[in-house]
Amino acid sequence: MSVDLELTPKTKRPAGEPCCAPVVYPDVQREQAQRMAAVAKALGDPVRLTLLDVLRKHAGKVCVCELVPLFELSQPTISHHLKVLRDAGLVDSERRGLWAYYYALPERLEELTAWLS
Amino acid sequence: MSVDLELTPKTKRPAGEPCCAPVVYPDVQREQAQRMAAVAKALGDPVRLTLLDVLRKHAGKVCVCELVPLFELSQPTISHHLKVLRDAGLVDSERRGLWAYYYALPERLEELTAWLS
DNA sequence: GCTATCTATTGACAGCCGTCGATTCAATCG
DNA sequence: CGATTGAATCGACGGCTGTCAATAGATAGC
Repeated sequence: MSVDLELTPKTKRPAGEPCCAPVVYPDVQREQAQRMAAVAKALGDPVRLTLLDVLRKHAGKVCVCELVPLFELSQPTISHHLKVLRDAGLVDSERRGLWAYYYALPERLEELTAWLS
Repeated sequence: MSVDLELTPKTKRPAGEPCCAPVVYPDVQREQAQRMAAVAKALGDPVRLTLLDVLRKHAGKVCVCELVPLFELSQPTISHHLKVLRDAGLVDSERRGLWAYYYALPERLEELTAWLS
């Protein structure tokens, strides 16, 4: 992910001439940016980030009934955030009887993590 | 950042009893989650992520007039995204005459990067 | 079957977000 | 000064987001 940018010295240009040659960001990079931004967006709420933190740290499957009391939020709101995380591919869930157990899917974080590092 | 969660086997509880002891997420971790979520939120748009990518890769200060043509978006929109990145502490800018030069501030990514790794 | 329990879904609502056109502000050139 | 240019701000608009109360589905126990 890199772009050629000419750092030409800037002088006021004589009316009409474009500022600089249009630099194109290739499609591949655009798609990668979209994927990573989607992951970042899912992490862009403290509740979801904390939920994922708990699931990652726990290294097992955690019942929703243990996640809800971590926050002073209604159960539907937690359910909504878990759905956002699942839609982003960051977690998945499994039903056992009445209970739903969530667990982290670490792979989906890799691309963003690599880009950040 | 870690939480004690009892993974007690779930049985339907006999009416009235709470599901599980309320687990508290300490304030320190809450603030950390807020900081990291704010950074993630700023990265949660493909345009902003690409802008930061260009600034990070370029390792110098880049004129706004070179950033605008990277996207098929209006100049005010790019200016808005740059402001979001600056408000999040991810970039800063410097004016030289008519031009504004932006550059990345890598430090602000560190906490989130460490948490992801 | 009936009731209680856990989770997901729905509907509603306020507030935020991404985008643009128009405008403003600052600085440079003539 | 007056005209031009680069960038930021403003105002507006549709769409998305986070939240809750209410409800619905599914399952377990009686």
